Amino acid sequence: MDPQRPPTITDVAARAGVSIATASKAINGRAQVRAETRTRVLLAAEELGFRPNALARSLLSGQSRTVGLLTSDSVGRFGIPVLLGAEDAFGAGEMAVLLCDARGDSIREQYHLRTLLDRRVDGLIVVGQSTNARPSLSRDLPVPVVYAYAPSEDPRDVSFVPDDVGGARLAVRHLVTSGRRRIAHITGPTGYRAAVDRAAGVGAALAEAGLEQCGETLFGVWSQRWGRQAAEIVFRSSPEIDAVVCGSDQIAAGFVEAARERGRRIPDDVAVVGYDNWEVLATETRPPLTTIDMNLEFLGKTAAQHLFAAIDGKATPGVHRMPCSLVIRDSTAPAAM
Amino acid sequence: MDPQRPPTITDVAARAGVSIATASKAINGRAQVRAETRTRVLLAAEELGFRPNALARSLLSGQSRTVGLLTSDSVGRFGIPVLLGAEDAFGAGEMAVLLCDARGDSIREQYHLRTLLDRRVDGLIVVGQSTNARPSLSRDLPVPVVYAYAPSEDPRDVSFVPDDVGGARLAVRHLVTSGRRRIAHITGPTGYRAAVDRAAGVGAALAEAGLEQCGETLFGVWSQRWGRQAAEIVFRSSPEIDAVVCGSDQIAAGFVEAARERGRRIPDDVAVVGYDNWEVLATETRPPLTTIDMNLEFLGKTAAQHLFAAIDGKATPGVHRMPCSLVIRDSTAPAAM
DNA sequence: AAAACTACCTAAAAGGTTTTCGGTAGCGTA
DNA sequence: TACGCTACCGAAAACCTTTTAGGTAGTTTT
Repeated sequence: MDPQRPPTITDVAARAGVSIATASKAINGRAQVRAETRTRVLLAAEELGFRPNALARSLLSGQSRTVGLLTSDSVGRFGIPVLLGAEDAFGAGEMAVLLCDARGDSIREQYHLRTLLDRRVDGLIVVGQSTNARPSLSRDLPVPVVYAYAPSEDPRDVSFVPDDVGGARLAVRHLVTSGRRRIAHITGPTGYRAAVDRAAGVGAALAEAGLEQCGETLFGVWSQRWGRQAAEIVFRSSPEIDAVVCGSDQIAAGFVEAARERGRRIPDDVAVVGYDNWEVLATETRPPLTTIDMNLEFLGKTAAQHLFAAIDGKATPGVHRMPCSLVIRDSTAPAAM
Repeated sequence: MDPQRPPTITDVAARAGVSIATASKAINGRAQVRAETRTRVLLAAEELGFRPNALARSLLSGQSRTVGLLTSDSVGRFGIPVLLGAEDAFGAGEMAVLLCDARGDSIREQYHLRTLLDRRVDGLIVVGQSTNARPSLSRDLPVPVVYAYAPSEDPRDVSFVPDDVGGARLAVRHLVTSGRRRIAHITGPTGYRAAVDRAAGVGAALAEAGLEQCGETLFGVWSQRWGRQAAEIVFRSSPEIDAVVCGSDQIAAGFVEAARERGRRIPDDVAVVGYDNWEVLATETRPPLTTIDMNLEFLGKTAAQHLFAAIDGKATPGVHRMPCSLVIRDSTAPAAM
């Protein structure tokens, strides 16, 4: 018995003086083993520090207890929490996570997909980096696939995305409840589904409240700089505004900064709601930002749990929109009545 | 032949009318196969969409072509780039990465370590979330381990950390070269090795330049708020300063903001250097921050490549300090002469 | 014509585990 | 005593691949 080589069940069986089959049954809690024999085997296993070879086990069972986590785009700010949530859910279920980053290259994605299948993963979770729909991984894969954050273009696939329409609605309702009436909206590029959805949510919630939006939605980029520029535009064209919904915390941070410099008090004169709950920005602006949290970690966790279900044959196709939540900070204290 | 079940080499051999052994050799480019036979096998494999089962292969070879990536602390801002760099290096080498997040719990870390070993990973990379040394994973593991970002307490282990002393030195040298002479230093908590190292680097570089540090190093926390507070302290106690090295971009952002509000022009009156090159902060402050980049992605990649070497038996124990680099932006334009 | 070679191919073992099925021993019953 | 029953244990197959050692046919050498 080479001390280097990890002990196998054969070693355990030999030490306990039983056959391999009996050792296996004893270790795995199967019946048909006398109590005395079982303890003898367990003792031998303990002494040898035996741990079953997961490879051999997987080969036999056909189940690798592993899932592939394929990040289609270089995993960025939004991908991380999703990934963590998924890892969390899998870790609890004794699954391991095989991580692959395709870096936005679909060739590389196909390559990784192959190697993951070669390793006989039990399922796949694909996390994108924007909420724009992405091409479906070729259908008729031998394992279930769940898309997180970026949905699949194919509605027969299973996707989990944040409910950005609902999130923006939350922001507007909060402002309306706080007594705001003249609300503007500044957001990112029209090329982003997130920007479009949030704008739609703002519009819908305003309509529900019987209010007109203050000016057209200002589409720009996802930067603090744009937030500042947009603030200038808004204050010039709609000086009467008393609140603004921003499509991201970065934009909100820029807006707040510009507003301060123009002497507009926040929240007294203008209330501001951000989006993303990106702590470093949202808590460090002055005042700290009320914002929308997409609960990405929960989204990832849910997607992972759904993948479990799918592996067990219980899939629910379609795009599942996960609720966002409102995080209230100082930037939206109620308007003085 | 069940159409569901993926084809095995047996299926390929049968279709090509050869033995399993021959099929294997043909597919793997071994000699001892007639050209005509080889193409026949390859064709059969192609038609069947055969892909070798990585599990069976690993079981036989004892090499799983997989490494475990163990994030001791919930993988945060600094862990991510390291992780990406590592994933990049491994992906290129046809290795797969098994991701485990211990969430700062050493019990969970041990648990994950076990399951990774059960899966017969070829090596382990442990990435921490601060540069403070962490306990070594019990020695005499059957596979090599490399620590990234957070070094192991045991000097016989292999660790890769950013050279924070050198990084801070870079910052000071740049300021001195730009004509600054009265330099202060603001940083994070003394409990962080990073803060202490950077302070040491600042001190050393000042000494080398024959300068006195302007006031004692101000240790605080890693926040923007502290940057603002520290600015007040510095301007009160050392109003003559013409430059400040900040221990993080967050602190620098706070400092810049407070300085602006006090009417101190940056860089004209005071030059500011941050640390981390955290893009969202460094490029969005006004002016954008000169800062130190720890090249974490490169660090991760290097650690991974070293792990390769270690797997091949070529390890170089000790703590490897990876050089940082200076990223020059507007916050340190040369002082007017 | 027999021996030695070469080129190509295959049977079988190995890797570690789980499961199925058959076997043995002891006991109670007729 | 002979039979059936229960409780326990073990041999062998299965998972899929690679490698080793050996075998066959055809060709060259002596």
